[in-house]
Amino acid sequence: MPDYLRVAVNLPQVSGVFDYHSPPELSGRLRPGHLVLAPFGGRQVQGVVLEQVTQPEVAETKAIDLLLDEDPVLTALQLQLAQHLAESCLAPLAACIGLMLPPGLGGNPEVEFSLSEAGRAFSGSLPAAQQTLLALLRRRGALRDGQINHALPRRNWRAAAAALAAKGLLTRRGLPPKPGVKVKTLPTAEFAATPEDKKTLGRDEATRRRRARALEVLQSEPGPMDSEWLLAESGATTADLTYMNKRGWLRLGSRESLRDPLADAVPEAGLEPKLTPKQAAAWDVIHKAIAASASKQATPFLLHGVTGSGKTEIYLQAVSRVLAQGRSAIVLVPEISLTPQTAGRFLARFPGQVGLVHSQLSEGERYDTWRLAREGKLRVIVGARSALFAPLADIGLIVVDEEHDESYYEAGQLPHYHARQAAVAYARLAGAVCLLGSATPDLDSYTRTQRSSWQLLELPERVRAHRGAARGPQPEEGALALPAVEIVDMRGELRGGNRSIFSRRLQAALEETLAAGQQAILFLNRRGSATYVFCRDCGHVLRCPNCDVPLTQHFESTPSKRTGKEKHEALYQPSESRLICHHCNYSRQSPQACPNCASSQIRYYGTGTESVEAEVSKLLPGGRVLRWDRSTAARKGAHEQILQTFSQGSADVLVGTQMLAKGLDLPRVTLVGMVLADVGLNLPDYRAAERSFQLLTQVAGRAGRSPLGGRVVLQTFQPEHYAIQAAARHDYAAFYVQESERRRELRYPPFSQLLRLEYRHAEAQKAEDEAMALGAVIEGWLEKEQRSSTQMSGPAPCFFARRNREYRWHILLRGPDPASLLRERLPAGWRVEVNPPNVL
DNA sequence: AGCACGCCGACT
DNA sequence: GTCGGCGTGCTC
Repeated sequence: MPDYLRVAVNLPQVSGVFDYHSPPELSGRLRPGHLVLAPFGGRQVQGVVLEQVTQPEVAETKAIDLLLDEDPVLTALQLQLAQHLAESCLAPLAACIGLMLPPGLGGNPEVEFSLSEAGRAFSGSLPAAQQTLLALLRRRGALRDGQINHALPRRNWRAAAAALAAKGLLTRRGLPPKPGVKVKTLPTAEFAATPEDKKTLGRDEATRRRRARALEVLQSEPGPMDSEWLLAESGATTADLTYMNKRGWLRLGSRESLRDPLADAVPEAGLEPKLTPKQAAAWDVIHKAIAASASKQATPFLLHGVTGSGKTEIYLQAVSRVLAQGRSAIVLVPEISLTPQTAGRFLARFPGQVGLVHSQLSEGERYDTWRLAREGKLRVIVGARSALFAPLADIGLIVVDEEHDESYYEAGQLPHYHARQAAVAYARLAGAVCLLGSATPDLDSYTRTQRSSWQLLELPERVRAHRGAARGPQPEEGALALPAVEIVDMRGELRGGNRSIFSRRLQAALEETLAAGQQAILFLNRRGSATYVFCRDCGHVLRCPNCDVPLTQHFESTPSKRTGKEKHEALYQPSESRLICHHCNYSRQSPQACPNCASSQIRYYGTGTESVEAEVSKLLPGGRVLRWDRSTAARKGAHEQILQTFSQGSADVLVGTQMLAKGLDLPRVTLVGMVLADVGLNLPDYRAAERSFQLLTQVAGRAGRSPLGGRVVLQTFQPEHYAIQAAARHDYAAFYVQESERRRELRYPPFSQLLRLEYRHAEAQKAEDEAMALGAVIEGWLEKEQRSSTQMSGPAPCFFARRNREYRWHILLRGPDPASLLRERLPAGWRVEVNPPNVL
């Protein structure tokens, strides 16, 4: 009696699981987590064994072809996590398993095509495409699909291959994946002997000097060193090394490439910095939870600490404690903050035990990390989102730093999961302590500390970190104060006759800062500018009467001859445009006058953002201005270069966008100017206020990271807005109270579940038709199942209505459990997101 | 994802 | 009349 196995086929788009039986040679050997090759449809694919089943779901099962790796590629806990993700994200299980497979194992197996006997002998006539393929295979023999792609570029040869196969002229064979990605090695050199006679080192003086120098460098090393290093240090050439190797003065070798440059560094034993009293209080709770975690499941901790309050030190000590228990740890950080400094702190504290996972790793390096983690040789994984899926055994701690960061959400490919939520779920499955940290926690996380069992730990004070980093006299010792924030009401500037994008206050502050030899940052929020309509006299923003999101300006397009200038203010009066709601598709004409104060100064606002740099230069003729945005930072490595230039003091003013909010540590910055704080506030999104608050608070935190102190000037047309007020006072609690009240009223997360359905199509009409059709279907379901507490908004065009040449429409569902409405009947071709962090 | 089966326009 | 376009549907 064969054993039956349930297999998740490793094709991300295939939902569902399939039952196979094991072939005699594998009988009894297949376990959950094993990676296998199995027949599927007409071909062979990889799959992961989920479980053994006694009764297959279908009468006829096929046999598994091959076991690809004796060791399971997924731990039992990973399988559980994948299952959890699939259910909670409404995503195919295979896609969730795919997250955890290393590259090189995740790909499709290659297929080899060859002509059959009949194919080689065939002499009749065929369609052109089949003829071409037949001729190719005759000429070159059996070919892999990659080779055929290369020989017949941009040709639809697969259909022809299928036709030939159907006629019996061609045979196909799946090739097992390559036996693992090769482990990368680096050449090394080691000192062996001193030449008896210096003369034998080389013919001419220069060569002798080079070679002697290389030996000198090697001799001072205790063991082998990387050849690359040696060459750089000594000025020798590879030819020199080969020569000296032959003479027996040094030994060439190689070592496994490890990504940890500090693997052999001496640990800073006993040098764990002393904690401040506030840190110690938080640490007391955390280390007790870690100590007890073997027997008692801890609830997640939310470490709410202002920028610079020393959260990283607590993470480090927690990791250290968990390692001492013999368990392992995962530390998630936003991709952008995985800088050498952050990584370095972990690498230095736990040398040889840390694996880094980030987007710049090559496939081979990624595979190395995965392999070492599975073998238990790495005990700490530090990395972005996907680091959560490293195959560590016995996980005792999962840290999510900057847990509010939106890069934790995967919006691109399936599954659309949130790494923070996945981390919480994984920690629960693993019996691990989950530690989330942020200066501006996600409203959802904070709410859980208030209304459910999560524990809030506060670090309200900054740790002084930059003594001596700044020039000039330094204030007294003590905790660093957060910078003072001045709100400038731009309505008043306009009335006062100042039409510049800089208020008089900001102009003066810039001049003072530069005069004092200090640095300034100017922050501008580009996302969604020039789309909302507001009154320049009273600041009133037009909102949807149904959804309370800002209405967005759309011009009645008369596409003829106005190309390039369609959106230019001068060509259009407000009356020519309509305002629409991107949640429910409500639309109205643009008003001539402000409904609040009857002013006629109501229109959209578009700061020519590139002009900020020019404006600064005009204002401060001697100032050196550096721009940091997508266009100047497009090149690889440009981020670091720009930052380095700036932090070295080679520029006075840094002008930049969102990127500035991410954990930068620029001690000499004493002024932060926010050109227009309300832009992000008026995006048609339920989390617009929250995101703005986080952004403004984080950017303000860039100022005053040294004893020189700092000030923040925040320009806005809506100075009363609670998000702006709270950000200006660094007052998270006040923001939380107001924002959660609003979310509750409007029934947005965390007070309901939000489900978003998005449809894309190259033709505008098709996209709209499909959206309308599904809208009607869902309406029917809601009515039939009497889901009166589930509410549908839309269909409506998305805020970014056209992306990648495709038109986008969406439908929003809010309710206690909208996912259950869709679970067994996901609409084909639609992208489904459960509680996405934005609905733009 | 592939690859089938299945119905409508331009060609030997 | 066929070849072949890509619209749904299945793969244990």
